[in-house]
Amino acid sequence: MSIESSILAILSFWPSTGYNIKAEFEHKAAGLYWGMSYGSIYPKLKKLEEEGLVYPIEQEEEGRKKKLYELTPKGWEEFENWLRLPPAYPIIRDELLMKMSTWHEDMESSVLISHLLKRKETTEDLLEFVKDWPTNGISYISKVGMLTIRYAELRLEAELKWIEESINALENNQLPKGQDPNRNTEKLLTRRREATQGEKEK
Amino acid sequence: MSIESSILAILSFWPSTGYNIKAEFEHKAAGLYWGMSYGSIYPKLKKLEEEGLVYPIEQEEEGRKKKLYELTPKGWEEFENWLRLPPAYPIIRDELLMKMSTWHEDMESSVLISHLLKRKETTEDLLEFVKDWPTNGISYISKVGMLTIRYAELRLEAELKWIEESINALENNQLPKGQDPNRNTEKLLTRRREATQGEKEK
DNA sequence: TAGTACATGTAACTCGTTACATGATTCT
DNA sequence: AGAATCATGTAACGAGTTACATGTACTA
Repeated sequence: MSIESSILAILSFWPSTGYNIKAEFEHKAAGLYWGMSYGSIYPKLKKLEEEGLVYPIEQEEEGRKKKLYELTPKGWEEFENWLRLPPAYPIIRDELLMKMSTWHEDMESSVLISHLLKRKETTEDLLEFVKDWPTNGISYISKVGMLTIRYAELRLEAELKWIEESINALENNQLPKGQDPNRNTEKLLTRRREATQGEKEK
Repeated sequence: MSIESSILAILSFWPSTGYNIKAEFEHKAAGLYWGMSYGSIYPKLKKLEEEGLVYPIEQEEEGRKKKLYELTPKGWEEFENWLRLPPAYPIIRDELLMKMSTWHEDMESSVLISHLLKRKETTEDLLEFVKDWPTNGISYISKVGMLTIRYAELRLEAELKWIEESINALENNQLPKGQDPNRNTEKLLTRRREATQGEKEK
């Protein structure tokens, strides 16, 4: 129960349409929420309705046809039970870190630096957005919600600091010492060179 | 191509068995890599072998039957192409943040504090592990790889700082001001109370 | 000798995405 | 008039997990 909970959580703010829910997720993608496609939202709303957790609010010919969903009493209960459940430890999938941790010395570090610069840009944009958000005059953010924005700020600032540190180290060849008790760097480069060498001879 | 790349990346360190690859992922779960089950690893290794990216090293009756996989020249190429590809922006799924940002005033803050305390413990453990890792005398960490460990340290430290800040604010009722241009907090609590009230009368 | 760690593999299933199909309304 | 945005939905597909099935080797 993960997409379901997210939908209930969004609906706790105010009644919303499926389209609306997607937009909300896009908007708060600053690391707080996670994405969702119509392909999951609409079937899930149907399922939640069948289970009696949400219901569509009657639209009295308000122009455009749309279904505003609202939480039922059971829906509120389910939502709050979920709030009380201890959250799982976050799942982070960071391809940049994966690439960096397997980077080897026969790869040009300039490529890695360009990856870092690209990341820096996105992170800066996100940070700017996150800083403006609580004072943009339109978004609803609760007092406790403000704490999560503070988290995003701290994380993004730490990230920018690290990116600058890293680019610097790479550019000036001042990388920290690694740990290589079995001379693995050497072995790795040999394995690689033998493999690619053999290939070129063909 | 995500699990495939991860497997190739692991194999770039040294030839490994499927079992081994899983262990490696478990070990480096400090936010650098992501989990993987046998159910994906073995079929994927087979597929990579069919595609000529990896090959099993012949075992000359070394006791226990096992298949050590090594990268082929094509496998190295594929791995390095992947390294050069700009990484996607990280995906973060943090249930704690989701819960906090939808927390409302009729929920006991003590429950939220207990969530934060639980998170603090896990984060502290992880930080300790990450700090020891580069000097444990056994793990292989390249120079560039060290930068990723530095990242993990910075992130985890920022997180701990934030957790303490947040618990403090919650305990002493010193939460920051939110932003509520449409009196949504009020509306939310009314919607909720009406829903749950109606329920109790039945 | 019992339990744990090492080791490989498959089948069924769940979850979610992509791509498609459709149409109304609003803005330029 | 045409583009963008609002709006709902489905079918096929893909990625990865869970649970199961099986067996060896080391260690307390």
